[in-house]
Amino acid sequence: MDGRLPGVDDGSPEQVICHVDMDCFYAACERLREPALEGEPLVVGMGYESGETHGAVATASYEAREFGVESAMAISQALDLLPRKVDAVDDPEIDPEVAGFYRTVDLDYYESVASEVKEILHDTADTVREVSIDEAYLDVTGTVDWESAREFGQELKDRIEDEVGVVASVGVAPTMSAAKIASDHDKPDGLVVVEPGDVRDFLAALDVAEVHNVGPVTARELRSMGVETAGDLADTDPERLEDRFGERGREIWSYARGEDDRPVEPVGKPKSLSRESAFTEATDDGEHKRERVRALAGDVAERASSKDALYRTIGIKVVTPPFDVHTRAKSLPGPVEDADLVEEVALDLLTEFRDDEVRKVGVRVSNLDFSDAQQASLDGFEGASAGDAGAGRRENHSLGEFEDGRTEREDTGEETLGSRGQTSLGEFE
DNA sequence: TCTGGGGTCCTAGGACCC
DNA sequence: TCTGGGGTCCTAGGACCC
Repeated sequence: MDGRLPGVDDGSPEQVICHVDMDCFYAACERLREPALEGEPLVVGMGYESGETHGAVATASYEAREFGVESAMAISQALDLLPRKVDAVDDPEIDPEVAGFYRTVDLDYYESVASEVKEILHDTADTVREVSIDEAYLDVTGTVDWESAREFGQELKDRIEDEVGVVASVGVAPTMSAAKIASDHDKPDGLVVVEPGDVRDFLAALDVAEVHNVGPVTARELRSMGVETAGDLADTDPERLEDRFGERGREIWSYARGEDDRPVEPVGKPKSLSRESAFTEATDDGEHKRERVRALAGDVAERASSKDALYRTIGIKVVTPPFDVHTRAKSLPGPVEDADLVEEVALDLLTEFRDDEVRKVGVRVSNLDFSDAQQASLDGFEGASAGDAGAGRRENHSLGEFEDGRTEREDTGEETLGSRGQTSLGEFE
């Protein structure tokens, strides 16, 4: 009587999953506090400062996209396609009609807007997975059926727009991956409902790159196998895919067929925390590199303490031209909270790249432990300190005393039922 | 025109243990 | 002394996601 689906009693109930995705979220936030930007080509740049030309495009409004500006594009390139309107004033070469506005990413502000949206989402559904600052999944099984799905989606969209002032695209489908694709299908301001029986057909025509977990590398390889669409992928022998891509091969095959049994789960505690930063141009200046690493190490350590996270592994990332990524890491005998140690280990690991040109560096702590935040120094195992620089790979001399001294932590960091989601930043598409 | 920043998961090889 | 196998931990790199 209530439009419920077959399958409810066969042990595999259909889910009703809603994916909410803000349209050009950073740009929408900028327009919220600066309404004059409404309708104008607008580019929000990360690592960009007013008047400068470095950095990358975090979000381009649809008006800016008309000029060819895209996410992740270098700001310098975006400026070629779409000059700044302010520069048109004293540069007669620039046609003000073919110019736009540039703003710098202001994450704190965007997060304040996002939290208003998230409040609505949590008010709407019991189970919410916050994927990023501008995206979330809702499990509305049991409260929404396929007859009411469209109305539900529309009401949610209206509420977000009325109460917060930004526009969301919404997809409703029986799986996470189909819901995600649905929300994207009619952007901006989209609302797409895909009912269980229609999933396979809905997916079939899509480009294979739209399948979840198919990135540029896999897409290229799939095309070389003659697999162009999700439908092609669905019809491919899964054995072949598994040979080629390992476990992921079977996964993308399932997604392409509309099969995806992942439940909507709130995100748990983070598994690592990192900070990285690019130099304006590649440098081989040792002090310059160390200076940056020190700053990043301090930031990371501070962020870890603010989240009551202990860490057992400290690592760095070094990017050398053209774009070679190197990572180095060192694990300690036990979890610590020690900003000086983060810096010490990071600088120690950096010495390997002493003479290299470097365009970007990062610092990371992982093997996080949230079990007992209070006792946080490294008294028990001074021996683990990075003082013994390059020489010591890893000796376990302090392992024994450590095990005794610190009983508590035991679990594997599985940490069920997470507290709040960690905002992962960036809304590059 | 050289690609920004924050994450997750998987794989593969080596060390080490039993 | 030699051979074989199973398992864990660690590091590095790669692919992907937003």
